[in-house]
Amino acid sequence: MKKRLYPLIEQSLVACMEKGLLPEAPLPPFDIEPPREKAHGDYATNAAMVLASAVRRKPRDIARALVDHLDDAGGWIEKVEIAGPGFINFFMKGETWAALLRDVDELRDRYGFSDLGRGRRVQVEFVSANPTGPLHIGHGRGAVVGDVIANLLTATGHAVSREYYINDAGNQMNTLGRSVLLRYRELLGERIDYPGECYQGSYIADLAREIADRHGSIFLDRDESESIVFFREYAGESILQGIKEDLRVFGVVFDHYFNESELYREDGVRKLLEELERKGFIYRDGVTLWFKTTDFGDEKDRVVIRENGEPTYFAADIAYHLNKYGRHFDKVIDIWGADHHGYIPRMYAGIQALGYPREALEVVLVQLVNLLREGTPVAMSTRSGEFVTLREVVDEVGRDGARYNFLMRRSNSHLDFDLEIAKKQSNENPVYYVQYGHARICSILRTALEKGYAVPRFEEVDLRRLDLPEEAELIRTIDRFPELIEGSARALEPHRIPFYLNDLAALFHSYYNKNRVLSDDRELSLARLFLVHCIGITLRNALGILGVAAPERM
RNA sequence: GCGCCUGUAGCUCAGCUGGAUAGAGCAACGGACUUCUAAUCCGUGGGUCCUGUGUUCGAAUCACAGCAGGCGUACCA
Repeated sequence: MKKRLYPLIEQSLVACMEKGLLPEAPLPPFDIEPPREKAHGDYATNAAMVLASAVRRKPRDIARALVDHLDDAGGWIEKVEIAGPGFINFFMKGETWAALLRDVDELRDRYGFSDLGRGRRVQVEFVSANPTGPLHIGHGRGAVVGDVIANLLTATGHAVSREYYINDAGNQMNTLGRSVLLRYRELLGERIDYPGECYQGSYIADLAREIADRHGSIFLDRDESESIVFFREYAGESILQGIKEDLRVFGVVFDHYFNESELYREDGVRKLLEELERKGFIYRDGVTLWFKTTDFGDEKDRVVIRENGEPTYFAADIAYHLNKYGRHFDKVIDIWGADHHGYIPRMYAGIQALGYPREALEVVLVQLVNLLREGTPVAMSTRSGEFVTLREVVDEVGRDGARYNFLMRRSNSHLDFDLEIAKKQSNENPVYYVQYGHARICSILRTALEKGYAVPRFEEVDLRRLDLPEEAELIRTIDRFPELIEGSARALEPHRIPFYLNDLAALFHSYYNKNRVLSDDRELSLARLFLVHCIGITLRNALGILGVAAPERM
């Protein structure tokens, strides 16, 4: 509806200027929003107020002129008012609202989707946890935020690729190999003083047992550095499989897994450094190579080749991003834990030094999850082996509940996840409220069929029968859905959808309790059935983007 | 010290890129199932939007300063 009103105001302004009522001036951006107060109409615009300073007139005078020259050719508007400091309030005719439902029914599964992205290639990289242990609950939040951002971009017409980056070339994997090897030797009778810097979780011993079962004691008398390679590979591969399985259960599937070692195999890091040097962003200090990230606003320069001749993680990460752009992504989105935020300026320096615009990269920070058990914090770290796994949480509270819980808060704010409460409240989890609404609608549609009412075609509905205020409110809310998806995708803010869903479900539940859809009045029944059918489509599409089920029965 | 994030109802959080009298869920209390699903609905209370100054027609929203909490400040990843 907003999209219909914008041109009306623009045309009116042109008319005013032509008549000389207002001086020529470009129209600044203005809003058309549903006001909080119903008495202020269905929509209100601040157009006159934002114009005031440009044309040097009083806002109310401008509003008067704009209203006088409004050409409502479509006959949508009941009346227009000027209010307060210069708001223009629109009151729409009842049928105008109902007519909006045509789109919903026609587009069905595609309602709310758009071609905003026009095939632009976007990569979303997320989770990217090293396979040194199972995913914990903190990874879960990043996983679901990344997944839904990818869904949002897909829904708005982008070509999206989901990627998981594995730092398989660093020390962590060696530590993993060593950890399993030590547990293996311990298992086979050696007396081991297990070091604190090794991974402590019980899964390490499980892997050691597997290897012992399969290969016996053959590694006991081999050279340790050789054995570690095998243990590292074995454990890494096995843990990665577990991670993939956990993600699958959580509803997250990646298009591509990228190994850091691939960069070295293709000499990517060396080539990158050469290019940076050629462009003059590198200086030497003995063996050490520094990258002048301060040229791009970083607070200090960063080392890319260490004193020992090894490239830093940062060097590999720039090479990785160069590799991404080499794969022709127009835009790359990284989902990072908020503890990496200090890393952002240097990453931007990296891509800008390579000639890519700042907008080619967007970093979404996901605040870490504070895990609580009955109100008291649970310390978590992969190394100490003390953590609650994502899998445990998903098994406990269910995939839909877990996903919805993570999505309900802005990713930039801290999230307290209390296990006991999550379990206890699993039955009054907000996700059920929305799902129940959908199931109820399906139930109405089933009953309708039994009574001989099929969902009518748009042309068969007498829209004037949808004359209740709560029906207008429902339609207004349904109509808002496409804008919601666009805004949510643009801002990369999945949390807006659960809030919207809650609003829509609440309106529906209330409507349901107050009014009967199916009655002896055939015309009325068909009109309401059509409305309910449209609510169902909207709920289903929104839940679909969240990766949450829309059950037909509960 | 410096940088980033956060500060809104008792609790958990929204507030759509500056709009009119600041919202939701939970928790508390009182009501509604002979009906298309009561996992629902209806009603009642609750606020120094951390503080201060500024920007303008207008500030929870923007700028600056301060206070409080979290995180970061590696030739770790």
